[in-house]
Amino acid sequence: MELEKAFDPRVAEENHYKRWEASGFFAPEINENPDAEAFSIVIPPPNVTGTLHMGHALQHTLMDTLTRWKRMQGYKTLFLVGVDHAGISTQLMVTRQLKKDEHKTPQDIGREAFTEKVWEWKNKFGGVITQQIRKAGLSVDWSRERFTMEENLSKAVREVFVRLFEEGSIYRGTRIVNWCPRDKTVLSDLEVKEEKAKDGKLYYLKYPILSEPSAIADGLGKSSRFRVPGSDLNTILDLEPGTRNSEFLTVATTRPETMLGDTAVAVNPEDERYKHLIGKTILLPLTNREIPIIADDYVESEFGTGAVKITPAHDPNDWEIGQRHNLEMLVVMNDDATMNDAAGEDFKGLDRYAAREKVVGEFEKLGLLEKIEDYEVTLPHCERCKTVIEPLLSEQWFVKMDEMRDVALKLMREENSPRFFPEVPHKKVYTMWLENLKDWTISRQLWWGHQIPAWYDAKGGIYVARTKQEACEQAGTNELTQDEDVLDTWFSSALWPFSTLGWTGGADTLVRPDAAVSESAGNNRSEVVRQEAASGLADKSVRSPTSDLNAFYPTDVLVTGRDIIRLWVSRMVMTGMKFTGKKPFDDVIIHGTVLDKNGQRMSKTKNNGIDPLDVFVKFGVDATRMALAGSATGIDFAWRDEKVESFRNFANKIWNATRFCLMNSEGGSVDLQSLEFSHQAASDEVLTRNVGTPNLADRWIISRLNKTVKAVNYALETYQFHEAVQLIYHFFWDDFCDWYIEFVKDEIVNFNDTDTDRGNAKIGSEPELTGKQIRARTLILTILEQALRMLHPFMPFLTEELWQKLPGTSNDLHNAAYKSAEKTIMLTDFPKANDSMIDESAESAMNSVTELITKVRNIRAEMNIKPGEKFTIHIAAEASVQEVFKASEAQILKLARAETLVISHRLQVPKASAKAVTANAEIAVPLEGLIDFDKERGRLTNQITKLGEEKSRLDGQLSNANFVGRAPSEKVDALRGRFAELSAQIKTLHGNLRSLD
RNA sequence: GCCGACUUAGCUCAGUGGUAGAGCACUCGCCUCACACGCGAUAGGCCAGAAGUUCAAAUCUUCUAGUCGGCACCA
Repeated sequence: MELEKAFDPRVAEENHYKRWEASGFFAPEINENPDAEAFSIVIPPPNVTGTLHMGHALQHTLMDTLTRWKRMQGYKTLFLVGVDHAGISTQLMVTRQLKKDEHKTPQDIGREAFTEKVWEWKNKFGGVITQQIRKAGLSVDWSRERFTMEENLSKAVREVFVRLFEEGSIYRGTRIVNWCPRDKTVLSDLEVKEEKAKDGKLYYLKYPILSEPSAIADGLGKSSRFRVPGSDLNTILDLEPGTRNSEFLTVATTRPETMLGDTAVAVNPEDERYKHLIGKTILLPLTNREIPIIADDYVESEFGTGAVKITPAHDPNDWEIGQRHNLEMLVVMNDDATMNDAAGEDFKGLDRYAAREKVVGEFEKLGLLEKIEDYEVTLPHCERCKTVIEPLLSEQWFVKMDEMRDVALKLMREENSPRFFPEVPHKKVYTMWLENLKDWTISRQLWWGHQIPAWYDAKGGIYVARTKQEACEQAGTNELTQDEDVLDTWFSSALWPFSTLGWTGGADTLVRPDAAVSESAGNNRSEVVRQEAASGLADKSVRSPTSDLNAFYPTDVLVTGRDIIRLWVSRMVMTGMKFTGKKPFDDVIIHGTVLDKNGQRMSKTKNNGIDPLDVFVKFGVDATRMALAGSATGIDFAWRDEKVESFRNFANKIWNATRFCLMNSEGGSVDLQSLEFSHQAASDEVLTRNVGTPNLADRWIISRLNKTVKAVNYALETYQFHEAVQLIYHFFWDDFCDWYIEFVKDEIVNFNDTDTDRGNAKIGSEPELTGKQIRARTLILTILEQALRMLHPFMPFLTEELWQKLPGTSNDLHNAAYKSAEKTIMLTDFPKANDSMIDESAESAMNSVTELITKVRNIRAEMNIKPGEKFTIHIAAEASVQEVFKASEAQILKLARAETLVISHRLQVPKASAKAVTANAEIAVPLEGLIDFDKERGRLTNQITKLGEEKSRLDGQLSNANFVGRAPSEKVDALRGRFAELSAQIKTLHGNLRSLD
């Protein structure tokens, strides 16, 4: 079999995905083992209208790697995929398109038509991201694909809403909310991003104080006080100049336009400057309203003037003060941030910024503008459209989070769950956020989303129900209108791990809602199984949504970015505990952010994003996945094309190593038995069913393989993907390709075959293969096959492409759970380490040999000996080491490009020789006529210096009585051993140096 | 302001108490019959700075500086 000379990723990428999917390899049902443990991951649902970016590619790679690894280990595996309806961004996108195509606004066409348009849009473009997920090779179960707006998930949303409402956790109330004047919707705190304003100013406004409070006796904050006749600004401004100063109270504000809605001025009760003013009245300029001066601890005397204008309808802190003092709440803005009628004739209709200028101008005209200072201020912005948020008094739906929050905190405190990887700093961020959690604003003034299941009758009565019919029954009338608003997208996302698995809160619910919290501790699978059996759902042939819930919930691990720990992770924990009684996942892997090559965040505005699809085309999916998994440590990292390139090269290396093995595979085939000679077998041929004794290299590579397998499994268990990648990379490239293949090459290649057209040799045209050759070919194919399996979770396409071509592969190699599936590497058994195959003596012997070869190559390179020039190598070593070199003579000669090997106890070579030392041998290469004595002196001196530095360091340590006395004795012994070795080597090198004179 | 992370070879990053590692780039030699997306051999680091703990510190503690995040923001 002949492979192309270079690996073309496109071929492999096109060859396998369809078959994998069509054969049901991705579905958990492929697992035939009724007792198989489950492993499940739910994808963080990407936005339905979105496209794949590097962050997705990274987290998808990690999830798929884990899934494929677990699947190969025989777990009944579900990787659940789906998309999110993404309320705001989708609505924005469709609105923009509507404007472009038809020059219409959503209001022009109405709610129903608009929603219809969004669905059309979703059906048209919603598949983009799922296509990209296929392209990336994710082994997700497409038969269970979910969408947050589909019927079952919507049902779950309504169920949760109704239950929370019924227990009083969801309420409708009037609060100061984050209002986006452009999207005209409320936003949760998490959808607001604080940014520094470019030219923030602090305006100092002078408010006149009425000497005679008119009409105010008590009852601060009653609306009757507005517009009191008889006191107007001009009267006050006309006062004697000398008395004027004491008649004003100056307040500082960054938003002067809100003064039109002021209903009080507050000072600190302890502030000596203002104590006497408390209870007096201010005549509010531009409005001629009278407002009280009140005392509140909230005011900090040191800041600004120590007096604060209070606008309860336009500032959250002012709102609270307003509540405490029973102040009037005067809304002076419309929902598009223009001023409304209440702002007065002169201002109504003005945009907030125009109103600001006008207010400041008017104050200046009146001589009431004390000063304007530059002031650094951070302003809230809409995360989506970047518009400055206006805090606005508004009636919305809220969820009380206290109870759910406490359950989540308890779970973290008592069980350290969910467990974050890395734990620092995410556990703390998660915990602190929960501790300071406020009520969640869940209504949104959008049309795209889950419409709030609340209905109103003509009198304003509220009926919350699962269906309109239910609501009508409650109300006793059919004349109900549903709440116009929809729910925050994250409300449905919060239910994702169980709503996607079939939870709708009906009688088939995992646990009764009332028992949910108290049963939180019992979170293990055996219990699930028991419940499943009890409820008659154990029959695997029945695939009902509920059996999915029983089989796969809780999920095992969540992989996500740190930006949605609070937005999403915490809410899944809270709703999961509340409605299923179980935590939704055990572990949470927080991956880093992919930055551009300059360490900057990728963003659309900076246009520095890197499209994963471009990288796929350029370097291949497998290489991209390796680069991503190889970088994932939870820390941000800068993107380097060079890194992917190096894994592209690695893919090609794998391709070519396989190509070599296939070119010489005649007579051999993958055979796991061939791995089973252990080091005992080396001295007992009867134990091996192979012809001949396993040689050093064979014992060595098997040992290396097992060590690698062990370390890779450990790395994946602890989610150290980069560690696993490094291990496999080095095993394959350094151990397998650079040493093992080179070592056994002569044995494997049938050199009698040189006349035939290589690779096209027909069966039977080769000379008879020896049993030794067949054994060697079988072993190298088997090692290769094991390496491909290890690589498969990371590089699915390449490994499948090659594995299918290996002789001897069949579904016999599958994990026991998949024996009847058609043959595929993705269902093979993931390698397990066998400690008895770890052979330290083979490894140390092999090290002696490779060190020897390297030293000789160094002599060749540094003495400028042409590659074609053969020479004799003299080696002096003790008897046991001599044996090792003798046994590997052929390989040493070949790899060091030498002609003869002279092995003895003492070097006997001419003066004109280049020399070197290894840990257990002396080397000399006679170079009569080729040696440059100065160069050789330099080489030897160099070696002496290097070893000497280490020796003196050790000397210092060993002569320190404290070290010798207190350090562990094995440590001291090891250092002494090394010291002796160095001393001997240096002595030898000095001798070599002298012999040159 | 508070909290946190990061600072290791030219670049991007591994490395949680015991002789500093990788990939890429660089230098030198090679088209050696799997692979030039390759092979071989070098070179290159007072592990940001300071102090401390320890027989021993890149690694633990504290402080400083720089970079980047998060949170909270007093009008």
